[in-house]
Amino acid sequence: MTDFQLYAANDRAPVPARAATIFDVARRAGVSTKTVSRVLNNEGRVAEDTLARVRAAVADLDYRPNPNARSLAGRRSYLIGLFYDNPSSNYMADIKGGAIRRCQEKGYHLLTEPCEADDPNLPRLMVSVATRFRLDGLILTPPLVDRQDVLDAVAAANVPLVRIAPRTDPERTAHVCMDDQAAARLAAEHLADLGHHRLGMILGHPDHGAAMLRQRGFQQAAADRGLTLLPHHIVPGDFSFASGFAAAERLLSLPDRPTAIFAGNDDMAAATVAAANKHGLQVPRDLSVVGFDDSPIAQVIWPPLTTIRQPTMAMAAAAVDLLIGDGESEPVRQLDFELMVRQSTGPLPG
Amino acid sequence: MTDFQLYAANDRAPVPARAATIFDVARRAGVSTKTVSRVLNNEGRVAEDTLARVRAAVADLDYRPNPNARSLAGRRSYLIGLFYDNPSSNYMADIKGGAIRRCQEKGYHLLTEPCEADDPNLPRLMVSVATRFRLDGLILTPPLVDRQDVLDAVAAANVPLVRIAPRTDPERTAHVCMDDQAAARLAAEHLADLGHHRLGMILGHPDHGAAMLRQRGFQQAAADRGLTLLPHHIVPGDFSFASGFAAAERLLSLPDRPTAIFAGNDDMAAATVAAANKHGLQVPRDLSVVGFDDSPIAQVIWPPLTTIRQPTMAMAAAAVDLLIGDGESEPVRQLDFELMVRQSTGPLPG
DNA sequence: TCCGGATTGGACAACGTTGTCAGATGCGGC
DNA sequence: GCCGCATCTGACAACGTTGTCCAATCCGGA
Repeated sequence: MTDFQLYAANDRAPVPARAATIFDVARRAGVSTKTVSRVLNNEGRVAEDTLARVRAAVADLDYRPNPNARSLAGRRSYLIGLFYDNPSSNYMADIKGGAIRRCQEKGYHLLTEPCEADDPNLPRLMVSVATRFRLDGLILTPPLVDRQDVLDAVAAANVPLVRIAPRTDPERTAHVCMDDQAAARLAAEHLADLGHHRLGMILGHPDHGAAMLRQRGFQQAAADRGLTLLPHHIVPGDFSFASGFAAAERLLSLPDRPTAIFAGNDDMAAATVAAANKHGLQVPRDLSVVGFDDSPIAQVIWPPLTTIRQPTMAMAAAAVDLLIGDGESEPVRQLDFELMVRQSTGPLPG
Repeated sequence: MTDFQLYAANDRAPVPARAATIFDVARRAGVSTKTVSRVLNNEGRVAEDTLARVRAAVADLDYRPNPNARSLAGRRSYLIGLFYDNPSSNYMADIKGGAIRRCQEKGYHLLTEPCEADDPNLPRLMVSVATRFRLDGLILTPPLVDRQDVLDAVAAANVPLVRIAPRTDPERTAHVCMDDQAAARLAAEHLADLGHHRLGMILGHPDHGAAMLRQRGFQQAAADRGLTLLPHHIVPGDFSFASGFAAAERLLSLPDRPTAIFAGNDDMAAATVAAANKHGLQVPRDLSVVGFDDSPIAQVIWPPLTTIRQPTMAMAAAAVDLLIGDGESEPVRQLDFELMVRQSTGPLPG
């Protein structure tokens, strides 16, 4: 420990060969390691001047605690796990981005673990990773949020969990959501306002609760406004571009094809625009398209998509907050959506 | 330790309240903890039957070592750091995906850290995270790969590093690359084969070495084939969709506009297609477009992009391999590219 | 002056693994 | 039968932090 090299907190300081430990800080501040620990963890019960001295020593040494030792000794790992099996890379990129950013702000890190949604061993795997790493919490996204066995196992292991998911079932865990149904209603009303009355819809993956809510909202609004929504104008999809393309081709080949289509997400909406291009139809002149999510793809095609902006990054950040905040706040957080009117929708011609 | 609950390795076994430790395994196998450690880390020098006994105990208890304790005590963390500041979420998603997958296969984990490419404190930050977490290695992507101060600091701290980057400078670190120049040449030749002779190009971000190589390759091939590549048909971009859109609008407004455009990446190629749509031009009838990367966006627009397939996921996986393999293999890995001919290119009409 | 309680500080044992180093064992050769 | 050497095994001390628990100090009131 004698070869430890002090270095001042300026930019020209050499990078130390060995990182400072809590002992170095304690020595420099003239206190015990435990007192340093108290300061670091805001345990309170430390006198003003001691506190200042320790803080100064930490700054001088550019000390940061070793996370491994910390989580080995303590109860927390400052690590949050994000398990997912969602094929939409745009959606997941936003989720990860939002979560990572908030974690960084709070001094946490994010462990992202892709997995298989139909793996029967998933509950064991998740609990194993959680206990092994002493994860401070788990974030789940669709479609994992609906696996009962996973929820049971995680609850039994006493690992805090937040689901990013529509509020479909009795609230057995904390979760972050938005009102998918109201959002879909808003989308339908936008089309109605533009004068469209023959609407089509491409559904999302039936395993995702959100898919059903969006369908319900859209149908409600159509009914309220007296619009026709023929059964064969509601076609299945699974949130993927390919499924959307196929569905759109079906709709656009119909003799009585709809003049406006609401797709369950942006990938399928983009596919609808692509299919329209292929069929020689101009968007929005010949066909209006509304998407859902406002994922990056919405603005990376022509025309840019009119879509429901889902605050994905904010939702992920809120999930982190729920996990870190000591459960004192409301365990359900509903965030606002917004209709982004761009150029894929227009008035019904004629 | 008396309340530890044994459980067999079948699916009905209850999830244990406390995870098994190396002591439990040692006790069950009738050996010391050190011997268990030897088996786990393949240190060799363990008798056949002892090995089998330990392996059986590990399996029975579903034992997995605590990663925190492991990296606290040992030299390795089984953790690889990926620092990045790349605005292309598609590219980064592939990088992360490829790296995570390979890490999982090898029992490692990936710590992803977004950062600011122009943060003067970056070298210190990276070294700090690396030493603190005892990272087994670092992966860098453009444009971070070109920061000399970062490379210096990392080298001084003795942290293994792999760059995913074109081979622009003397090989001071291991790296994974592809031949950007040859790939760009291939793209130009494809356009020449289709009969185009008035070509345009949208350049990538000048800070990325790859941008220059792609330009050079494209120009070489054009010269070799005797094609015209007018100076004002080469316009700047920065790899973003927005920059590509602006560049494409400039090119398409020209009275002598090119009949084919090579964009520095897929985002800008997609923007070119979008701009063409906006201008009432049909792709590929009125304009051929070639991209670079074969990122997801290439197949999510209409028409799907002809592009150079860059094996991004494989490159990330190779980077992980280089880091984990004990430096025995060649520290430079060049992977193959491929021209994906889709429907954004076609013969020159007339 | 002394006492009780609140506040602050510190010694020491976890936490679960690997590194070090010495000890035990087995085997072939003389 | 003994020695030397290679092979295998284990006791014990790190690793860097937090938790537990007790000691010291300070304050106001009796």
